[in-house]
Amino acid sequence: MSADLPENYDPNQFERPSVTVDVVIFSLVEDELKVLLIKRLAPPFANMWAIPGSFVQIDESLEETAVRALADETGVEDVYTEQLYTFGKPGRDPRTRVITVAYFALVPHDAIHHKAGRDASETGWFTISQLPPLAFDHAEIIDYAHTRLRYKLEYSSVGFQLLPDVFTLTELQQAYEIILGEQLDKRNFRRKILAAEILEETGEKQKEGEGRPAMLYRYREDAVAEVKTRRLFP
Amino acid sequence: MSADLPENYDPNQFERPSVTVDVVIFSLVEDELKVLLIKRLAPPFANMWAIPGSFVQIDESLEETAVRALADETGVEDVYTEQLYTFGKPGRDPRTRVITVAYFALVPHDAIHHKAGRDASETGWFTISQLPPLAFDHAEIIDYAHTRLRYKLEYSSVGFQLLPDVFTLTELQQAYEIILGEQLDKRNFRRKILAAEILEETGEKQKEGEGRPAMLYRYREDAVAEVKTRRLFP
DNA sequence: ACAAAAGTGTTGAGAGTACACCCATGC
DNA sequence: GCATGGGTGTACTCTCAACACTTTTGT
Repeated sequence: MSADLPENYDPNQFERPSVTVDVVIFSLVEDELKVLLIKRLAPPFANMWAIPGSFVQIDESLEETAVRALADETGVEDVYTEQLYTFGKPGRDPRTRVITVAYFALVPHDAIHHKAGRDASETGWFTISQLPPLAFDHAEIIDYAHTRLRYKLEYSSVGFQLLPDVFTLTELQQAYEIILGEQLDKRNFRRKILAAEILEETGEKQKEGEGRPAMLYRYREDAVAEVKTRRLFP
Repeated sequence: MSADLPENYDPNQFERPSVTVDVVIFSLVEDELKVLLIKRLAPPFANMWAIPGSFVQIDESLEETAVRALADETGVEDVYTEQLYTFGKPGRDPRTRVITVAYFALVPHDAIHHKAGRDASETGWFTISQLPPLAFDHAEIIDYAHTRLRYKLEYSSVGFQLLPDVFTLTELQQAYEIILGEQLDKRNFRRKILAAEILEETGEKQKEGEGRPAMLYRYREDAVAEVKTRRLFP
């Protein structure tokens, strides 16, 4: 970073790009993995869908920009956000040079309350496998985010960020099945997740629903679950 | 990215940050993992060491900037580069708001030929565990890059990017031991790496050195070695 | 023939995977 | 008492990890 600013640096010597932070917001809605999109009103790409974002203010960190964009769209704070990748090909925005630092966020669906009428733009949740045509290179960004999410899910415990505070093991298993796109064995799933010691019992049981009420669990705040990776080399 | 450009967007409406790409250049030198640093001449941080970098030109992609910075310092093209993370806290450069997209590069030591006198700055290779005081937040960037390198080494085959075209299995094992900082079992190492089918024999044998000459291997260009990760959940 | 580095197999332990039945509750 | 979802154990397979001697070459 700026390691290399020339000796007599003149800020106007270089034409500066615009910098935005855009956030791919994931949530589990109606048993599907969905992303939040907003409808663009003005050209370019008018009436197309795009991921929410914002310009980086001059005195604001990237993380702060991401949190602000997220709160604007979902009304949620304190959710899991992670920097994803920075996209900067010239021409990705036809108006001017724009460099976008992409983040992704995992939001439990029950926490979301869209702020009504904060601006005119329409928002919607879209299933990851059935996205509408997207503005700019946003399809690429979402694809990248989805790959990263599946990947992280396998070796870390970010999946809990998509669930409410308390949940049953079956709900947890279903969340994993939705995101990974494969069925998991109930007994193996339970054995392994309990062995990881990242959950604690609430002592409560599920109140509603048919059949035997399920035990409710909570994610342990002090849990540090990173799997020892199987290495390519011994 | 720029999903959210306001309807009547005026490029001058927002104060734009400067954007640089800085590159953490790793190589194996004298049986140690080292990074290439350049000595700053002008303030701020005059006479301190920093990682090389450059401003992003207005019509140049981030990747192109990284490759250019790398070629300037090492004379090398066609090496492994990967985007690492984007650092953007206000105040990290005392002069102006600078956002830095950090890359890391893996360069085989035998490929490097520093361009003499391209500018006045002095360069040097530093062992990762014995770095001098660094300008800006470059210590943090290098630390981040080192973590990522160790991590990638365990589940992918990027390690080969630090070796010459042909190498012996013992040299390869030593490279891994240096970077991972632990001793590996020779028999297990060989069995597993050969089973991965990412190497091919050259048919040649090592010419110099004491003892029995070792078989020379080459990394298979068509090899795609990503390890199936051990998952947190079944 | 000896010094130096290359190369080669086996075994025991632990983790992963596949698989089917009993239990608690509401209606 | 039956329908519904919750909860539990075992056997087989495969991967991992630990470990020591023989082979090839140069001097």
